[in-house]
Amino acid sequence: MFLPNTNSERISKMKITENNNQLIIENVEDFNLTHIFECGQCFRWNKENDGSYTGVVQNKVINVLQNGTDLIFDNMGINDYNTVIKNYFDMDTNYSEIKKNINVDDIIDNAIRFGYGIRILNQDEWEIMISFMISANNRIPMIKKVIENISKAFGEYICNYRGRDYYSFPTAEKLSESPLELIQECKAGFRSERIKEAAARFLSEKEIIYALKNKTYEEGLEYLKTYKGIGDKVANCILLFSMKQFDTFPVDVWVRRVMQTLYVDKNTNDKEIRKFAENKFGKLSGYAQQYLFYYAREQGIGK
DNA sequence: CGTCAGGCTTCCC
DNA sequence: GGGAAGCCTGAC
Repeated sequence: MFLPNTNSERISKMKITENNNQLIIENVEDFNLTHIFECGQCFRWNKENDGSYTGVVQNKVINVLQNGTDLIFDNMGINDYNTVIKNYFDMDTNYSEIKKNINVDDIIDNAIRFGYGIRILNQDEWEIMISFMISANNRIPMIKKVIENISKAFGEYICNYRGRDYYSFPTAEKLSESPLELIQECKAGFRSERIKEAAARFLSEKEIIYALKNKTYEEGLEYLKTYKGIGDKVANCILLFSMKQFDTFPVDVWVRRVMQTLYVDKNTNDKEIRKFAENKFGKLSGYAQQYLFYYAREQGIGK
């Protein structure tokens, strides 16, 4: 893991208060909820009518509204900042430094300006493993639907918020014990057997998985790909989104399109694209991937 | 060893 | 009937 130094002077501009059962964070920089939730890293956040987002993190339902550079978390206090928010939203990382580090040409500069508020969330390894296995040959609305289905079927009921019931992401125990048919009923399709198998393996190998944070990304890649249902792309996503391996560059269809349009010729394959990008953007190329993915999707580049 | 075509659940166009 | 945030298998 490599990260630029945290700029404590900048962090100190942030002001955290609690009022009327709401957690309020003022003067947050390099932060935009839409950029964060639409850049392809998470599946459990949905937009409310008032522009706020509601999602499930661990066993909590979180609702957050952005007003300029201020964030308002509903039903939360300062204690929740230290136990959940700070880590999940990566609040102690200085994204200005990251942007400087990867900003090597005009193309990535444009992508960074476009998705200026992107942050890489710190998500749970197990949830990310299964979520990205489900993403294989699937569309985003369907991925979200399947994850919702398995959470409702095998997760714990948390609460009702604004008229909707919320459930935690199911444990590996639950999924490994479940009859295959019940997973299939969640519309996981041909991924159902892989999910059940991965759950069983996770139970016996979770210490190995939790240790991948502290190994090289090549080691993590090699290990994760021994799971049925985890190939190059999914493994890279797991490493980037839950294991702080920022020197990865997951290549999906959108990233392939934007790279083949703006950087390399059309017959460059995914592995070559990944190597090219890792070489170009360096140890923080995972962040570059996020800006480029969001840029490509929102602008429809290469489509 | 490496590369590549075809099939795969389900849903939406 | 084609294709989607890909992966697996078998054929060369």
